[in-house]
Parts: sequence; C-alpha cells; structure tokens
Amino acid sequence: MKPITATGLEVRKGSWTAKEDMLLKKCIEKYGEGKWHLIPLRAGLSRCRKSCRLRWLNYLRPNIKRGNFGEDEVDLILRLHKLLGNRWSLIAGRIPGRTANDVKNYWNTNLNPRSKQPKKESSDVKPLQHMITTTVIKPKPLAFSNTQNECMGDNPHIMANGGSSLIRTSNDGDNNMNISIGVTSSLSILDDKSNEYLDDLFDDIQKEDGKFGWLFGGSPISEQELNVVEQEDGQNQLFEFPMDDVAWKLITDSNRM
DNA sequence: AAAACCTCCAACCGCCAAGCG
DNA sequence: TCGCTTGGCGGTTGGAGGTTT
Repeated sequence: MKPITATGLEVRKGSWTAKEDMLLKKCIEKYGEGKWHLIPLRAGLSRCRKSCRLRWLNYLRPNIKRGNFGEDEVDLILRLHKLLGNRWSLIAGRIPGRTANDVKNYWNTNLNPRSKQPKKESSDVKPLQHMITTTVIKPKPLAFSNTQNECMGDNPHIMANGGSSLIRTSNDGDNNMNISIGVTSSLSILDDKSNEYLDDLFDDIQKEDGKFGWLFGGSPISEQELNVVEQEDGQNQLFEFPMDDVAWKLITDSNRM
C-alpha cells in the first residue's frame, strides 16, 4: 500500500514538474518557510513534507547559485571539509548561494579522493588535491573553568598528554577580537605551526559595523556558528580542537601549499 | 547510427535530535 | 519519563544526458 498525503492523494515521487514548482513557490511565498507538514496541503501538492522541503531548499529558494564552482569556492570547501568533515550544511552555510546538496555532490564527484581521480578539465582543482586528508578536526564546545584558563597562560604547551588545543577569543573593549591558541599537546613544536595554520584559517576582517570578525577561509564566519561557549564575563570564549597527530598532519599539509 | 559506458545531480531514504503533550 | 511528530542532516541511488567505442 502506497503512502497517502494529507490531501488523501497518493504520494508522488520522482522529478518535479514546472507546475509543482510553481505551486510550491507560491505557497512558500505566501506562508513562508517552515511548517513543512502543512505545505503539501496548502499548496495542493501530492508530495511528502520532506520532498517539498528539499525541493525548496535545493532548487527553488531565491539566490541559489548554479553552474561551476569557482576556485575560491573549491578552496573554501577543501578547507572547511578538512576542519568539519562531511558536515555539508555547515560548509554550505559559508558559501553564499550554494546548498548542502550542491557541496556534497561536488565533493563526491570532484574532490573525494576515495571516489576517483579528478576530472582532467578541473585544472583549478588539481593543485588543491594535496590538501585533502582523511583526518577531521571537529570543534566542540568546552565548558570554561579557571583551570582551563590557566593552561593557556604563559606556558600553554605544557600539559599532560591528551591532545587538544584550546582556542580563546577575547574582546579588548575596543571592538577588537583577539584569538589566542593554547596548545595542550604533547608536541610543543605544534605551537608555532598551529598558530600559523589557524591564523590562516581565521583571518581577521573588519565588518561594516566597524566591529572585527573572522574571515574563515575567505568567507566571514560568526562566533555563533562555531558553537562557542561564552565565559561568564561575556568577553572570553573557548572552543576545543583535538590536536597532536591530527593537527600535525593538517599543519604539514598546510605548509606544503 | 547505436550500443555501451560514464558523469552529474536531483531526489529519496533512513537516521537523529529537539520539541511537545 | 516516554512516545510521537517534525525538521534537518548525510549517505546513497536512479535516471537523464553526454561521451566513447
């Protein structure tokens, strides 16, 4: 027995027709995004909520960029993938006009080292292939404590084995944001290299409002998007990266660029 | 010309987390 | 606390169109 929609019709699958697109678009323009379970009913579509949502997000939404990925976009995908792994929605969020599906498809067909060799004509991609690694750094929120603050002080690299790097941001009161890195690695040599690498990733930019933010691989990034945990005084923030071998691999890859 | 093969991407599927009663 | 619903995500697939043989 085939699934039935809220309208009592059999759920349609497969490619969307121009008429369905038009109905969906008009419905969302009228009622807005969200409440996806109501969309098929409101639009008079024989589609499931998921199908409607996907069609809108990946195809019908305004400002969606089509066509080939530019060199800067590919570079950004590589950098973000190195940092975030297969978190396509996060990566796509940093690339204006591109959807998670676009990024995922592009990665799987052009950049994924496990799939196949890159296309011959992708000369703009080729020089970046060496950046691909199988290791992933996943930022995770870290509850702040005085002990952790101390370990990032004058002697940040002295720490028991455990392999993590604490990255602290702070506002100096003049709208300047500082980023400091406390490497808690057993490899003290990581300090300079990791600073260099992370500086490269988190370039400072001045926003329109005069405040400073981060340019993350060429695209502005907000603190909220990094799931940063804010300290009680509202000034310093922390998040954690696993380091040691993982970071070393990343850094050596980065230095080969 | 047509069959076989390849590439790309839209769409589907299953899973997970959050929200709510 | 539990179960249900919903939104959202990543992995995978299927088919259309292009290329090669």
